[in-house]
Amino acid sequence: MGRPAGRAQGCTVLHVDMDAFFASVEVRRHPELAGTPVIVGGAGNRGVVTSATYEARRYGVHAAMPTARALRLCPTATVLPGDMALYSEVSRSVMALFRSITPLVEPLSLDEAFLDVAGAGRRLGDAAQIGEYIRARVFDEQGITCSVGVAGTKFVAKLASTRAKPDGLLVVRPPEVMDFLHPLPVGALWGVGPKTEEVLLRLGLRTVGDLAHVPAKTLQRALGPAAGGHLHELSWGRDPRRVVPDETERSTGAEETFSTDIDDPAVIHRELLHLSERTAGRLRSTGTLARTVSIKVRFADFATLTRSRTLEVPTDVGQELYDTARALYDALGLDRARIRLVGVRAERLVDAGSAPQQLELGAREHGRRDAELAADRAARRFGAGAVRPATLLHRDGRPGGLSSLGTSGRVIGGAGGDTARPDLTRPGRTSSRRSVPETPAAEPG
DNA sequence: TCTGGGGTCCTGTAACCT
DNA sequence: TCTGAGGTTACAGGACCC
Repeated sequence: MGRPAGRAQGCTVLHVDMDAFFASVEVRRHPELAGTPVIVGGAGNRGVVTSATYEARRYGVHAAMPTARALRLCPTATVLPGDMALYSEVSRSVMALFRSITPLVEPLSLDEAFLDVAGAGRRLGDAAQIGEYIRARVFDEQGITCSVGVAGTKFVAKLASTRAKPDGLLVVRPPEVMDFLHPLPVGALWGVGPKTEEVLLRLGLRTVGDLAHVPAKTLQRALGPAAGGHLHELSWGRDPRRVVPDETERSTGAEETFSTDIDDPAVIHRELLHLSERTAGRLRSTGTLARTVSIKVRFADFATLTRSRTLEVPTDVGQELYDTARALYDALGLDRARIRLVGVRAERLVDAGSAPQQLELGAREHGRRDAELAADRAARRFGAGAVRPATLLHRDGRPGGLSSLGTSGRVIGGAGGDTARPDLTRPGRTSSRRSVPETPAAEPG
């Protein structure tokens, strides 16, 4: 993709996005797959594509597509289950490289970040030169390519990196913003998904330019005051958001899609316990407590509901999360409904050091928390799942009893059961989106 | 074609408080 | 004491992003 024409005047924001990140890391690990279609994602009957090499994308494969369909489109593809530990390690190295250039680094996910390089110019040149420097260093050190967008605002930089893909760099200087922006389809704007796009198309608005020439009030009536106003500002290239290096997490959680729909309450309860333990482990590893517990239930027909409850005293104890999650679930009064997915989330997180402590009433739970901390230590030493509640064991002592996505087909290193899933505490998204999923997140870049 | 898992943010509604 | 207005908070759901 194009080199910057001239200096990147008026541009201090970089958006760096790894190209097909997870798939690229896998190709680096399996050099024999270079130049072939590779898919990273769940291989079970309900698995979806997380990342695909550009060779696979040529067949129409893209992130979030069911793996089974991807294999119909591209039968020669190699499917890999994903290795979050490895991707996290590569991500940490890349983010460390960014931070050696500027302290103003705002990671959005494992594979992309905004950088404000206003203060790095004297050392490393203008923003475009810094972008090329980053691309060269990432390739030299990690053996993977990335694309860089350079602009005066975050959202234009992000659109520019998308346009630069793969393995490119694009500068959009302030005087060029309107020419760059207005021909784009409305769906290109950050925050316009399928639903919003449908509304805009109904209004006859196809391009960002169309949107810009509609009164803000009209958009606000159609989309709500916040979204309408925001999109109108973006359509004129106005985006006051700064690059913010770090922000605390707002929630964390875990969810599980069963390989087949479940109508047995005992299985659901066991899964809720498992998810509560996982979530609590993450809270403890980040030194946070949850004020609110929420559950998610998705039925066989994909209808989804959530329920939440605020606790009197914030907690990071798995048993307490479970007690609340189970109470919320039981209150639904479901009579053998067919359930596809359950999830547990910890919300309204507070710092463990500054949270109010439960005194006398908490004495018993202290014992519980101590036990879970001991389990954390055992997990660090002997691996995830080394210690777990007895209800989560098979009769023969194997971990399990939980339905998870299976694997099938052309799979290298297929991860099947529960123990194969890494329980990682990963560097998360900071700013508006932070923590990173255990299962690879869709990664269309 | 049949939809994962991790998140954030916004909106509408209801309950509660002053 | 009752009533209503207005603000705040909790909750549920939906849209969106990676």
